[in-house]
Amino acid sequence: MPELPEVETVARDLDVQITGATVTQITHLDWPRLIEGLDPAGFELALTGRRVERVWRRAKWLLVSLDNGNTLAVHLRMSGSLWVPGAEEPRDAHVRLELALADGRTLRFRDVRKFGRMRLLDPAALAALEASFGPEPLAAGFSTAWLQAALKARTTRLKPLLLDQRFVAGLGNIYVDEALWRARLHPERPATSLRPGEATALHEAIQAVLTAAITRRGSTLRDYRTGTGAVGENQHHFQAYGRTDAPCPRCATPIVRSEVAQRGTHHCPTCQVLSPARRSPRKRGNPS
DNA sequence: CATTACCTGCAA
DNA sequence: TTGCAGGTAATG
Repeated sequence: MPELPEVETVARDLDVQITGATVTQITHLDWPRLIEGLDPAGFELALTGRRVERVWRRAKWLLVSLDNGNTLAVHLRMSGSLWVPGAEEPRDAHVRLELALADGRTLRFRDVRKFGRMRLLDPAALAALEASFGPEPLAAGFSTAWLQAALKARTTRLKPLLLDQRFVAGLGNIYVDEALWRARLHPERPATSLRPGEATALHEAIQAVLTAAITRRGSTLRDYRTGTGAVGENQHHFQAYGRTDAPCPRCATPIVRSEVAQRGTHHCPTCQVLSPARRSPRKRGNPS
């Protein structure tokens, strides 16, 4: 579930809340397989006494920098959430892990589907993880010129390409559909077929869609919560994603749901055409 | 590129 | 009961 805007929201919240806090122990663990690379005892030993220096994000990874140079890396996958619960917020059946902090608070990881993962990274492993992703779409490296050139080099269709974290980091099913709708591009358009103006529109759309979603603290479909345990608000602003048969906000044509690259995909069949009308060779006069 | 697997819950 | 869900890794 969580895509870039959701993970970014959690990272910002947790950075404020737990920077400076010290981990004292694991107080709850009911799904040990969420810990990669260490057994639970080793994981607890590695965390105990560590002070949090900051919380940040790369792609869809939530990264907790520790005072010994290592990093606790958390991936929320489909249904994970990580937050600091209120004092008497009860622990429900889907809480998989809880870390106690020295000040009496806890950091709680809840994950209905058990796809989420955590691992401890030393600096080399962190560098390798960071290097495995494409550019951050809200950072300077993601320029219009870069996107234009990168699209030319790929033969894939837009939807699977934008979902590929090695191409651009952080987009997922929701925001790819939203960005393609905004840019008026069909999800199955071959990346190589984009004209310069279309690449520019896609660049603008990706940044606009992600920025707005962060401002609204992410999209809560079901499980996602911010780092303070609140729901996001962006789900009330979808233009295409999840709006099957609802009118396109631009042209009122019903939004179509299809399957592209094994993912549910939503687009407007009027605004987002697969074969855009090429500029007609003649200046005036439409055939009809 | 497609399929399957990993899991659970919910709506049709 | 079946199909579908924000993600990704492994396997033909």
